[in-house]
Amino acid sequence: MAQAPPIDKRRQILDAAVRVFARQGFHSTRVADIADEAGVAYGLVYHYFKSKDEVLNELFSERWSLMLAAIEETEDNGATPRERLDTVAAFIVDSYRHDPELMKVIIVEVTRAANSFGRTHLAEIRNAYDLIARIVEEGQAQGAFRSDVDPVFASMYFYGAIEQLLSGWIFDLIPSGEEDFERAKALVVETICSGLEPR
Amino acid sequence: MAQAPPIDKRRQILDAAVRVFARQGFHSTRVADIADEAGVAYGLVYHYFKSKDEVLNELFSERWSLMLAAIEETEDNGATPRERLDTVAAFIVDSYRHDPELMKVIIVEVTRAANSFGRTHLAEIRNAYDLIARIVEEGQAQGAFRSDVDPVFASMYFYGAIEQLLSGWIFDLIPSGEEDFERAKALVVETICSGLEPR
DNA sequence: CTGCCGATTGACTGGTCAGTCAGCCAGTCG
DNA sequence: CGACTGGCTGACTGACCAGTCAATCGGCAG
Repeated sequence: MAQAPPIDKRRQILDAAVRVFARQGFHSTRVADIADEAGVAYGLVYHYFKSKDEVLNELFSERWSLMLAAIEETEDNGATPRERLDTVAAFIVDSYRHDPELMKVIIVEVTRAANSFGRTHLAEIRNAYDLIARIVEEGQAQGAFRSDVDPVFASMYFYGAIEQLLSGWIFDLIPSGEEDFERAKALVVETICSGLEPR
Repeated sequence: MAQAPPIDKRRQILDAAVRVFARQGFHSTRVADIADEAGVAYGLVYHYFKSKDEVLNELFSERWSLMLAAIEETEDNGATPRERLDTVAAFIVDSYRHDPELMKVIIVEVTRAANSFGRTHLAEIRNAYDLIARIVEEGQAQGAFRSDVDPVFASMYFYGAIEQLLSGWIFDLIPSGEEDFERAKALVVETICSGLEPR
């Protein structure tokens, strides 16, 4: 029957997992739910993944490494620290806009679930904070940012502030229209940078 | 044997639960672990609580209501908006300093676990954001804060920034000495308020 | 056509717990 | 002293599910 493109079942399972995890949360998702959602047999999940955990790990790492790459890339173009923070904020917000379910899963089940999966990925997560801290440091070296703020602290609350906004969207605490995304992006960066700039 | 003060077993169970939840996380804590830690029989947990969930709910609500009260209290004394935000930040940071394990449990298992317990307590959590938003509004009305920032957005990232700092302490991403707590408190408020003040 | 192999299937199992419950014991009252 | 009460005990059960595995399928090479 020439079902020409042999659909990538592995991908199909990952995509289904995002939807189910986003809907029910990781813990109350049965492997059977993933298989059903993917329209695939139960056992096939274990053909492609060692365990239910590995499915989530894969989802997280796939996306997180993209973010790390995006932050690192800002080092090369001669952007100012503030522009670079802008890029970082934009990347995160756009990630959400582009695939809210995936970001919900990553934030709710990994990034903010430091006791379970967060533990496993602490190194990767920390990596992001460090990259952001380096941007702040650069700003301080250039005199664009006040230097009495510990760069790691600053990176923590810069990232924390953005993630909290995503949480707000995820759980409908704040409005999430196109304009809201844009306004939020600009606002966080502006507020925090204003706070970081010398008086 | 006059074991005079009939030790409050209920309290004993709650306190034990905090320790165990903090150590292992809610999901990998068995009710038996709580009972053991409390030095109490398994069944007694069910004598005082309807379910394992209810233990966590109780812990959260006990503490969260204190925080809500603390925020509300700042309305009465004639403090400036900035001083009030200072008080809020201080309350949260001091809560952590005073009982890190309890705050870890609350943040990790409830506040940031929006898919499971966070869901249940969304209203209470939202309550806190609203109270903070009201402080920002007041600041805007007085002209102390720029008014082109949505107060709810501002409250989200104010709270998010602080919570991220706590997470940093909880998971040893940033140093946590006495001075660090004090510096952090001052810094977040200052940074964010600077960002909120008119240029 | 046959044999081979990886993809795919889904029934089944082993282990894990949350929550139940039948009863014990210490104190108290009549 | 005997009956009663309620905090307290912990063995037991029913449900649930992650992960296993033996069997089937489908395409392709010989």
